[in-house]
Amino acid sequence: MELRPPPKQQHHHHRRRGGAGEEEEEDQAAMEHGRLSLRSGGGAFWRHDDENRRRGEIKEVDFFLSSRDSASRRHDDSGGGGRDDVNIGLDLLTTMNGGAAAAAVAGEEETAKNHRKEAAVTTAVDAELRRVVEENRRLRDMLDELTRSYNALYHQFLQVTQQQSHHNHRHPDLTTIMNNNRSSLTQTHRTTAVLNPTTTTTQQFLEPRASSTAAAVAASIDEGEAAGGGDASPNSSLMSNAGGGNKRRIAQDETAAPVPAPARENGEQAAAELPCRKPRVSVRARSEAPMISDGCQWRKYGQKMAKGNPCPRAYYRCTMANGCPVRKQVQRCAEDKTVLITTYEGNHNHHLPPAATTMANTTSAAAAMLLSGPAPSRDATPFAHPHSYPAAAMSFHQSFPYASTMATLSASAPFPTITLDLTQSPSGAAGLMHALHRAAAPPPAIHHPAMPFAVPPQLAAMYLPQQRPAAARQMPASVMETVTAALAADPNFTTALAAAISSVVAGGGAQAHHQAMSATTPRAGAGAIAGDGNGDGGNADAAVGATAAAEAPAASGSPPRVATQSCTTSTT
DNA sequence: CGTTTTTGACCTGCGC
DNA sequence: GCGCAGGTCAAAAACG
Ligand SMILES: [Zn+2]
Repeated sequence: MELRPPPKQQHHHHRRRGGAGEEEEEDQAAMEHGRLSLRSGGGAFWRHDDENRRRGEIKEVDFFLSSRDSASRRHDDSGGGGRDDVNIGLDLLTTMNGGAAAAAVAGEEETAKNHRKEAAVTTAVDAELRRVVEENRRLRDMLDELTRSYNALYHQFLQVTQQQSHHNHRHPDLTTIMNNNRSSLTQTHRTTAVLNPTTTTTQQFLEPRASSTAAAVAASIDEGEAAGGGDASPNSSLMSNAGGGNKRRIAQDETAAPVPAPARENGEQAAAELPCRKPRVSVRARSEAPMISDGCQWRKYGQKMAKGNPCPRAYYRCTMANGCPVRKQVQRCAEDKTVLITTYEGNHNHHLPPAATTMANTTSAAAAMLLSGPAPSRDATPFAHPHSYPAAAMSFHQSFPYASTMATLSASAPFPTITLDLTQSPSGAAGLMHALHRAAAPPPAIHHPAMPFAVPPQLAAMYLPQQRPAAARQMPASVMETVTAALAADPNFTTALAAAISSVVAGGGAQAHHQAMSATTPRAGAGAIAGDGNGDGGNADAAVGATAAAEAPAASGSPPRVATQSCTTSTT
């Protein structure tokens, strides 16, 4: 009974590791998973350039043309039949080398002069090029570095904020919280612990752990310490609580996820006692593609027909690392099939590309907001202003001041869920409406209420990685086009994000992506968010480790980026 | 041949 | 206890 969407396309899309496929695929892969090179806009280029440069000058050209006929290109390189500018350049260089002597010897002729001039020019150009490339590279590095620092700082900030909020609420809420499984204390400790080690991959920070018991708390702490040593902070995975058999799952986890034994045991117990729900972060984006490319590798492990939606929901799990607990669900919005809803759950236990990391951070912020929310209650609490948010929310806001975010706490969702809506129109009003809408909507889970069709120009463009690339691939009309396509295809939305952030920092205007955000928490009297430890670990993940990449804003620049606002991240 | 996808079976939680 | 719905597992099939 399940409908199944054209599988092949999907696959092509997101994975393709082996890679030796057809040209198209390769290209696509390259573009898409950025792991190869095109990582976010600019960076990618440069990087590419460098590489190219290393091999030979022509690469630039390659790069640009890469999407389409690599074959012909190769031909040129090797054959040397017709030469193009680049080749000429090479010749000149050659000339230069040998030419210098010749010129010296002959010491005459205009030709010689010309040669020299040319040589000189070439040299100059070459040098210039080199310099530029170098600079680009440096810039890129800086950007990376910046992004990292930013992430680290951001996390710290977030955590501090959270702690503060907890402190504030501690007396009054503690009991409640504890009861709810959300021990703020635990969280606090844990975060702290985790913080220290902060490495580049910070994603996991806020995983609230479900610990209703002291043991759980201890466990979490232990884990934090243990994790601290490592780089990637392997969190234990927490899988899901809900669905399928715990027993099975636990066993599996043990094998799959290398988790500190002690922590795990405790975690299991805790988990057993109370199944918690892990927070989730869902992203709504317009895309015809079956799945948005987010830079991670996913393996589909299930598909189901969701209840009030004609479209099937697909379940994926991260395969970038062996025991990575991150999962995601992909489903099309019932109201508007052009909208793809991707929901992430869990934290990656491995390093992510910078872009992904950034995204993870963003999501984390969202999750933090969600988690730190005041006793979630009732149905919908749209947060229109930062003031109404919990500390985390505040921080989120601060982080993305321009984002028109909003949070809604809803009782209907089974899991605490925060939604980043990239389909929203920039107008805050729309977002608000949306949020309210959402809140009102009774239905289950992650879903979306009726969505405003206001089209967000830029965003729309952003999230269509797959389709675009295909088109671009087939006919790369111009460099720009190709580039655009590449960008569009580039999954590393993160990079774009980073770029946006950095630009903001620098005072540049990034595009304005407005996103609407809404959060839903299970009312359950309390955010039950805490961790679940899934079978084993006990850690709850905050949802957010997930990475998703949307297309970068940069993308293409197609739309007029207005500047009104800057950065927002869309993230996935 | 190793991976990933497909898909029906299973499991768990929840409401009645 | 039953049926439903959301999730996951895992054997078989499809890919590359
Ligand atoms: Zn992962």
